[in-house]
Amino acid sequence: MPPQDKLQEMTAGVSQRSEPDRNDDRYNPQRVESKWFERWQNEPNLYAADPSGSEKKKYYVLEMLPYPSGALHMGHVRNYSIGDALARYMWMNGYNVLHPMGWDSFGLPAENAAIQNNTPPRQWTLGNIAKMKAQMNRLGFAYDWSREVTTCMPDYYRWNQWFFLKFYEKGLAYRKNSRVNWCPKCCTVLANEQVVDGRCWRHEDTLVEQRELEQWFLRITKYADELLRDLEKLDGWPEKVRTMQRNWIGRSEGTLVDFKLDYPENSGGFGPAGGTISVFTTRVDTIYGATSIQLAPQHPIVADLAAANPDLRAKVDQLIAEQRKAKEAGDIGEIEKHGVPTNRYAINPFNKEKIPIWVANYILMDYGTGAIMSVPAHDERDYEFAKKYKLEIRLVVLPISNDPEETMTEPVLPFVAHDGMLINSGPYSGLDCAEAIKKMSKFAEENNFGKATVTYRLKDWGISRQRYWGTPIPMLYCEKDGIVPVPEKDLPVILPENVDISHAVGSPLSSLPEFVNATCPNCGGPARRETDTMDTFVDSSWYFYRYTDAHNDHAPFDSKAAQYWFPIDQYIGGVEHAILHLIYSRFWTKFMRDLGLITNDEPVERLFTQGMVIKDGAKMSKSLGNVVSPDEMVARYGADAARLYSLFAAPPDRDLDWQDSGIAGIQRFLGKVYRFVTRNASAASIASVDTLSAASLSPAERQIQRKLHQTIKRVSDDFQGRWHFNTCISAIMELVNALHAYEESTTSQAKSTSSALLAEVQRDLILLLAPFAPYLAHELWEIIGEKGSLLKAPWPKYDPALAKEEELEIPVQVNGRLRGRIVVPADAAESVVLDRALADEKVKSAITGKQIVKRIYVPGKLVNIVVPSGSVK
RNA sequence: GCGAAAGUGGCGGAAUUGGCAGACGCACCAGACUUAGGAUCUGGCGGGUAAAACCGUGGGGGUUCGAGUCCCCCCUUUCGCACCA
Repeated sequence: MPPQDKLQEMTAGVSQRSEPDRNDDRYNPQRVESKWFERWQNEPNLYAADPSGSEKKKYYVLEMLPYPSGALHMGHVRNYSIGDALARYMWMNGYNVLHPMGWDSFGLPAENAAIQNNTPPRQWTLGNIAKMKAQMNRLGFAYDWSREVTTCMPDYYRWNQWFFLKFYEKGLAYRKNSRVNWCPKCCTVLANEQVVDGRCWRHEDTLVEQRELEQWFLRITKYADELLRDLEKLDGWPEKVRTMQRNWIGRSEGTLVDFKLDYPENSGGFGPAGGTISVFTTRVDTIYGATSIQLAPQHPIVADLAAANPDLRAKVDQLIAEQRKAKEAGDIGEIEKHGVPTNRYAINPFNKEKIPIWVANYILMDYGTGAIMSVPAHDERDYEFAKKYKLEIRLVVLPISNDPEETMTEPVLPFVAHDGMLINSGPYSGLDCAEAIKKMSKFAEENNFGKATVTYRLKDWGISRQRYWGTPIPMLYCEKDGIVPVPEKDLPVILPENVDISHAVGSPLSSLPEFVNATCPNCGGPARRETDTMDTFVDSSWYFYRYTDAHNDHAPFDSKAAQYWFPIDQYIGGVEHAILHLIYSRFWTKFMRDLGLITNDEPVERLFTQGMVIKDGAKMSKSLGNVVSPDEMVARYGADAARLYSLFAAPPDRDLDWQDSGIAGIQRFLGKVYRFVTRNASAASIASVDTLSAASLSPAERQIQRKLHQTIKRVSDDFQGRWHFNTCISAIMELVNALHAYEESTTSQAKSTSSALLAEVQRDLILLLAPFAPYLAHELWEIIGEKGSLLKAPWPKYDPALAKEEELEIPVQVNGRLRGRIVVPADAAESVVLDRALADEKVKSAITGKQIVKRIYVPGKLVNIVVPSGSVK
């Protein structure tokens, strides 16, 4: 520290309160961090990636972009600390790193804030972005801001509109009147993915209602099969996320079978004349055991029947209410099955049998066809239902077992196994289930009453939102020409400003005549503009492509740039986006590939889902009052300490229990490093590192060198493999502790090799610390007199020869119990080690007078002497 | 109900392949330097004992020379799915 600064700090200390002069080597994070902060601020392109096409190997590391709420929380800090450490590590390993950041800046909170504070959403949002960007910079995150993406800006959302037109062109965007999820708090529609246990994803206390609305949909179901199939390729993704997506897509192979309606005399008819009920089943092999048809209460045929029958209407309404209750109940479990007979019948096309049609509360209209054939003997739900209403239960499959006793005996009902043999099934009796399914599906298809088919749980993505702060959907409604897309050349459809959203009923944009009234590009006549905006998940479905070419104003991005950078090598974010964001992103990628924009099938090579930050056993939240503010942590302990602690306190994939005392410990550690390096800086800077050879070192020095190389290995291995940064950091702490002990024990003699060694160790220590604590690392880099930039300085090399122990301490067990320790050369022969072990006093006394049954030596690990048991006691 | 992950000192966590349980850090205790300590340094720190022995990784069994780690049964927590035909 220059003397002037020293003096300043001394006087400052005295005049304030009690900052004593002999603590002037204390690490002052505020001073050091603000110094580097200033420098970095003056170098806006410090972290800019090399242009795409660079010779260097590329590495694209990405953290999920935040919603600009106005302040970072600890979850962000943790997320970005992981990504930043990785980006810096890859830089130091010579990669061309792309590490961008942006803002998912459309969405409801801006509208609520606008109403509350009387601030326009745009102003509120941009103000928040500025605040959060400053926070990120203060934390020292190395982002390439030249590629910043802000989704609420026209230069971004015009490409949302462009993509929408492409979807429309390809027949993958369509409009339909449908029953939609409506959140009364958001006052807008929710996608299926945004409904959790019958409640709004952002309002856990609010039940979602059903409404009939005209909506725009994107045909994600066209890619259902590929989205499912390609999950197999994503072996860099957590299995948990893949399972969740697999469940969400919900592929199910089965058969559609049409049952003819049986018209009773004088019934007045029901359903379409000559009509049928189509059912979906995965077990067509059990169709001879079908003893009723069960319809969803919302089924059109039920509506028909109920229209003429008020009594039935009331009962069906009751079933609908029960069904809704079950959905809302979430984890409370299944409700009791209820049903109502319609007193109508349908004909089983296989055996021509007449079976009753019921309406049941356990049949869902939005899965399959909303109708099933009920086979009580071979389905648990059907069994329960049939028992309750005394419907016939007919066994048509018998178990086949290796045990002859069991084979062909009557099974316990319901018998749902797939590996049985058919009975009571006409010409199909005697077949096994799998074969029967094939033959029966074929028969149905040949006779025009059914076919093999695949059903998905995944539904098309409803993207219309009746909100203001979003991307306008670029569509027009002309009286003459109907639905007309806005021509590409007219994009973007600009979201108007100065819109009074506080009293809006329905879509706020619909109250703006100057927005609504437009001209039809086809006929030149008057047209009405679409006033709904897009779901904000559209924005985040492709934003990471925009980073590759963020300022392109004639395409969403340049294909070559995307081809260079994609797929994303490492994506890091919360598991809460496992379905919504990550499935939409995969869908968008596949669509862009089919457009010819990109060549990759999947956007993300490796996905990492970090754990939550919790405090006092609960997720941080304002209502619980356990929120830790990053600003406060930075002010008290510094950015390095906050970052380091968020990596140290737990492995990154697990939840992190925040403890203020823990971060204080990290600050102590950083101070220790700082003091060590400042004390030894001058000695280190004069020594030549090249003169160092293991042979010239004293045992104590060799030990330090060994520890250094072991630490380099541990930290490097973790970056390459399992990402347990908590153990990386503890390894660095061990190294520092060892250095400290070494320093204490070293006398002033042999200074020259000592300082040469110190030069090497300090340099490498600083490099090891650089990805985690960039401020301190840069400061120390300067202090030891290094001239070049630390940012991309080469990562230290691990030398196995230098890391190798020369002597080992081997624990000696007798019958698996630790009795002594011996020190042997690392390459000692087994016989030598065993002799030494048997000569150990404690071992001797444990085995005196006993016969040695067995001697075990695990090289380098331990010795175990086995003597007859019992005699040891 | 089904599936997955987890359960280790007072606390966060370590033990990467079946081989010294508790690394590293926090908290705590004692000491040193101090007018002072929320600075720094040294030592201690699972239970138990004077010291040993011994006990100890959710519980119970098993395999093994040896088990936190493998196998079987059970308990608890978290997450995901849940009338999906």
